[in-house]
Amino acid sequence: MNRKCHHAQSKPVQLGNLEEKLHSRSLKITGPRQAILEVMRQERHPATAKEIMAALPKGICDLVTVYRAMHLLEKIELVRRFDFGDGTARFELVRGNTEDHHHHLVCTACSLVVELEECFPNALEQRIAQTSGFQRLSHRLEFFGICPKCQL
Amino acid sequence: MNRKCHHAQSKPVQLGNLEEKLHSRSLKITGPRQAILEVMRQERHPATAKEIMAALPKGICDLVTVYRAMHLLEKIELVRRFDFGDGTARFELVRGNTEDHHHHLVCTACSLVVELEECFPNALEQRIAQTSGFQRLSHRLEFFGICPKCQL
DNA sequence: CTACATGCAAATAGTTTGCATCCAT
DNA sequence: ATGGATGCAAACTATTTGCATGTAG
Repeated sequence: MNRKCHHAQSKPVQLGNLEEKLHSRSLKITGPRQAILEVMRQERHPATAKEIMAALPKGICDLVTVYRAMHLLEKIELVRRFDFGDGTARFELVRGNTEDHHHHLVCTACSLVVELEECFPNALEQRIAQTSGFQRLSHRLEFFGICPKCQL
Repeated sequence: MNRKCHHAQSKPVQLGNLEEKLHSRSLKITGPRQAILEVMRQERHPATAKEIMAALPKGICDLVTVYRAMHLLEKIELVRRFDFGDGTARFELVRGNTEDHHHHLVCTACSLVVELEECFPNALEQRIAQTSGFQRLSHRLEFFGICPKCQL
């Protein structure tokens, strides 16, 4: 039950996607939610709740609403949560198939983030599943290093 | 500059190791520090500061002291910090070579933790380094799934 | 003695929750 | 109308910090 690491990240996310998913759960399409999704569509890298808040047209909603929207969007799989190990959650819009996922390479000096195509080998993950007897394996994987600019 | 994934986890950590490392930095061998290290030696899995605190002889020290000890032990590489994505740091005694490291498989239902031998392939990590131009690559990798008992 | 270690209280930071009010459907 | 959505304040959790006091070397 592993996700495959194809990388179809060129597909834009349609607003219709949101409406569809919300409707089917009788949830509402509100101003804040649309604005938040719009901001995330423009973010190039996983953003913290505060960053999203800051990128929003000022006063459009509360930080709490951003957090609540993240939970909601995460649940309907329009957003994915990342953890770069600094105690702050980062959120990124899911582009393309829900099944796809990718990892990041973060500069420990300047926080530059690069999206990676590489993923943990499926064969190896399956071996772990078999050896351990665990099911529905998934993994959390991020890389850290020093980017070219910070090496100077 | 990647760590190798050998797994020499049978070697016990000598107290001498601690004394040595503390001495060389003119740091002190105190009761709390010895007790904390003793508790960690007995923990089989990464433990949170609170768990370590709870396992300590009662009243031997403050939670703050546990946190400070973790920072210290982490710095002298006697302890390694792990992040299972739940917003709480976990600490584990480094057994064997400082260069070694390992990853975990965590049950999302009962939190059972299994230590893994598998690691992200070195060749692949090197390729990431070359492609990105980043240096001193390292990775954070943990697996999640449902353990045999929780599958019933 | 003296620098490092600790306890206690308080500050931070991120995130969540309670509740009254508001609004999309 | 009415159940979900939001704002505001407050609660929570994990972790860190300031400062006076304690103690290992």
